[in-house]
Amino acid sequence: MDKKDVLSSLAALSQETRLDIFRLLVQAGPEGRSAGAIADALGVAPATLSFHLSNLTHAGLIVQRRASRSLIYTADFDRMNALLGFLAENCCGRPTSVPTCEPVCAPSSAASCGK
Amino acid sequence: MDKKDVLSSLAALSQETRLDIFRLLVQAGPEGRSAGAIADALGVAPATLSFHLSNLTHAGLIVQRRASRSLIYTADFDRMNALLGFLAENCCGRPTSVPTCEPVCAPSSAASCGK
DNA sequence: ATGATATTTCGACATTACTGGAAATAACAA
DNA sequence: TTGTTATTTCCAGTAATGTCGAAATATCAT
Repeated sequence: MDKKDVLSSLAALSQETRLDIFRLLVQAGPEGRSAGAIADALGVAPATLSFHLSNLTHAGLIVQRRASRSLIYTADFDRMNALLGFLAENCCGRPTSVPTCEPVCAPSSAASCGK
Repeated sequence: MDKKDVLSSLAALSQETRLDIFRLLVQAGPEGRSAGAIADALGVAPATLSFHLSNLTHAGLIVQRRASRSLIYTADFDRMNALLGFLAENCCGRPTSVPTCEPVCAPSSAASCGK
């Protein structure tokens, strides 16, 4: 993950509506949510939502798949892990990688490692 | 750390010059760097640098102290840890806090915990 | 084909952010 | 004091971002 990716990911998450969208999709897990469901949940105009979904997609933080008429969006946990990794390593004075118990981000039941 | 703080921290770090400044200050550790030193290191016009330093300060990510004629800026590691904590908990599907070995962010020699 | 539903793209506007020169402020030295 | 250095504030211009109505696209059902 290079600096450009980091910047676009941070920019994506630094906008309130997009942060809300992303958190909603994290909660939703691998199942995801349709654009319409997101719009309903957050009370955003369709065109505005689409603008933000596009931004998050280009930032690599979410992924789109089609299910009949609906477009379903899901959070990309790998990407979020990569972002957290970058921040921990490059913005925290850690010489190498952080001794976490494997990925910080996971859809739901992340085994609580070691201790 | 509430959502507003998170948003302003993310916004601060999502700008290239500011990310560079912050990384420089993380490297510099508790000693910090003067505004002039930062300007020299990054090749930014004084007024522009001041604008970004102000932004980072308001976001709570850096802290200012005066040393004679110079203003010395240092990274606020606690704040960065809080940000990472929020992202891990709220944007990663973790139910509670992440089982890291205590703070992710530390100035320099962070003991490599447990294993 | 026609119509209904789901979502995006287009276009225009309003707002906010970034940049840097010039003037102002702060601290020190002679 | 007067001058010098370090930094900020002010200002104006330019660029980027966010918003949303209206039109376009895609999918499915009849």
